Amino acid sequence: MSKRKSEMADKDQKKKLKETTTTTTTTNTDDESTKTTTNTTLTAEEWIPKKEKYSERYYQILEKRKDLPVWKQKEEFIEKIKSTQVLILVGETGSGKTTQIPQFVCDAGLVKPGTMVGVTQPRRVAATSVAKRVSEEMDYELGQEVGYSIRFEELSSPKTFMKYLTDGMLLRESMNDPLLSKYSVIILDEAHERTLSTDILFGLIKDVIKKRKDLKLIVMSATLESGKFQKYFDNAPLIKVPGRLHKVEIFYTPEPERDYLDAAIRTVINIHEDEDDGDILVFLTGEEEIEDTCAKIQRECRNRNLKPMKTLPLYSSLPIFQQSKIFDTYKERKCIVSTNIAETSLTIDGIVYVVDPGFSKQKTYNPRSRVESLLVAPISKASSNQRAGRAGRTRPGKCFRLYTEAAFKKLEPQTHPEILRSNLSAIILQLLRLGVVDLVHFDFMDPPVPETLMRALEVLHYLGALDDEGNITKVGEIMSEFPLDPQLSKMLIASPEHNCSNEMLTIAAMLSVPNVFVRPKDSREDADAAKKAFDHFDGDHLTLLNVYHAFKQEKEDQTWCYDNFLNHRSIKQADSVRSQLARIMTKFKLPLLSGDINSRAYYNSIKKCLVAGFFMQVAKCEKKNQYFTLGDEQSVIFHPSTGLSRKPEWVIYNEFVLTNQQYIRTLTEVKFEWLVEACPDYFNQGGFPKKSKDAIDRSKRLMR
DNA sequence: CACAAAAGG
Repeated sequence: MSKRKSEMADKDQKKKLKETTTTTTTTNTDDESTKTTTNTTLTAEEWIPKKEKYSERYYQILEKRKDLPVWKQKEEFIEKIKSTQVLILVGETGSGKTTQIPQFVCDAGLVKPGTMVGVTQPRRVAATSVAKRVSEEMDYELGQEVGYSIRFEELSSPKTFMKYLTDGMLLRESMNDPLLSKYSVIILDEAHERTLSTDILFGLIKDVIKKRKDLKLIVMSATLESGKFQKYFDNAPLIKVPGRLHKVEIFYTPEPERDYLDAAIRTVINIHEDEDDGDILVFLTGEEEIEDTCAKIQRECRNRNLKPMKTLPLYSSLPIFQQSKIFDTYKERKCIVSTNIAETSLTIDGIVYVVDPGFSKQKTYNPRSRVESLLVAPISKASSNQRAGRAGRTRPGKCFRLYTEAAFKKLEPQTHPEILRSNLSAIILQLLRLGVVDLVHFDFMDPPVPETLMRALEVLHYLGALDDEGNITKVGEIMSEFPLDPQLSKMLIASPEHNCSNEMLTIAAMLSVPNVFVRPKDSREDADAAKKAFDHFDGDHLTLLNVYHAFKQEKEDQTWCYDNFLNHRSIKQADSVRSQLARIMTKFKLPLLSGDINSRAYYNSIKKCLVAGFFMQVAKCEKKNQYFTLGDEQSVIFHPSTGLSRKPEWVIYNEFVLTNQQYIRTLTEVKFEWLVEACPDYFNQGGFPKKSKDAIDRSKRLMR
């Protein structure tokens, strides 16, 4: 343990350096109404002012900007956007569309005084970093004329006329401002990624532009789906912008590979032996696979007496200081072994060779069993090309596909959009709150199967967010304000009645961040022992509460987290989420209460309150280790990560996990009486949920 | 007795 501590000191330093340079968090207030939405006293020129004198840097950057491919089409773009309400713009990587198009929109005089051009991004880092870049290009101070808005962080001012924001944030904004009246122009960037939020925005904005003829929409994406976008937006005109990538030579295997890991290692070694200098990027599916492969590549290099090579793992749960190592320069050749994170979220310059086995982990949702699961599946053509493109950012490169050309041709053209692979209960609640009653006729670009919608409505109905006619209730309206799954928001709304809102806030926050428990491969036993110290007799939800309390007691100390095998980043994130949730509670006059921790009722109230949200996720003990879930009668066992050492008759679970076995994870013991009390409508006399056929009939009624 | 990809609010 002492070795871990000393190692940490250095890492701590690095990390702190990073953090001080990147976090300038201002708290998002929920009503950001400081901005006057219409300002008729200004002219368009005054609203987007030209400076009398620009800095030298401005002119330097301007010269570089003019080299971007998109600049050749500036006039064409301005002419087209002036003559149409919707425009589709396709541009490959390196075209400059994300930074330049919003500026062209301003130059065209399309941003009315007092309004903004809003540009959505699927990721927070993109929204903030592009906003920063563009503010420099325009010679403004970030947060004044050019700003951004992401969860927990809004940087804008009354002067802001250009705002970069996450697609989820624009969706949130639309709940208070369904006509998006703050914007004259909306740009949906990276539309080909088809995130859940972007897909919903498609449908909403398609409707808004009918009501607001003064609003312009630009959909920007990579090439493949442009025809589909055009068609969806009533044959909107299209502009194509070439990208600026170096040529990437593609190689296929002549025969299918039996073991893609083995093949990947072999390919890396071959590149290292035979090819010129240049870094390698290998795409694998998950953390464990990546760590294993890194070790194997190292071993192979030593065994064969090859020149040393720096192998670097990359995945999202990797601590930031380790992630940032991929950007360092080394004497040796770099070999980065990464998940999909390097496909879209992170760009690494200097990659010359890409090794692509053709798989990734993908979420699937089965509405029949209501189970979301992660499965290793073949990637799409679009993904495959995106991966190959990673080899050509700085100079011509090579991509080794570990599958045959025939197999490539058979790949799906696109990854299924997220909306077809997700549980939609939270997003459906948002739509209902927005007044979209007729879900069946909502203009989805790719409509989810009706059963997914029915499942969502069913859950919302049992939780009391919808009445029997399918109208949103008062409770449902409040639930929709929380950035949480409906089960969690229901639990929070119920918490003042149980006198435990503070505790439930903590539990809800801890459940909505990545796992706080760390279990490194080489010290699993120590990690398990450390976790035991936090275990609560009644179950894992209460263990999470213990962890949070200890974290606060230890003054959020990083070293303490490290020594106790806790993910500091995760708990910090939970802490931010918790404050955000607390603000929403206060906004709706839900009091923040705590019971007496020494009273006997204390933990029972918390458990009763958990049931108020999770009565549909209950398992009953059948024999010894065998449990079955109420509702769909699945045979399940406790996930080994549970700290619940007893086998109580009834438990609620946070997740159903389908891997080699059917597990339930994050468990807490409850009493049967509480279940019926929480939702008499859901359980019949015998203590069983009403037959699912009834439930389906009811959902059908709700859907019409 | 074993696992979580990525991202968003």
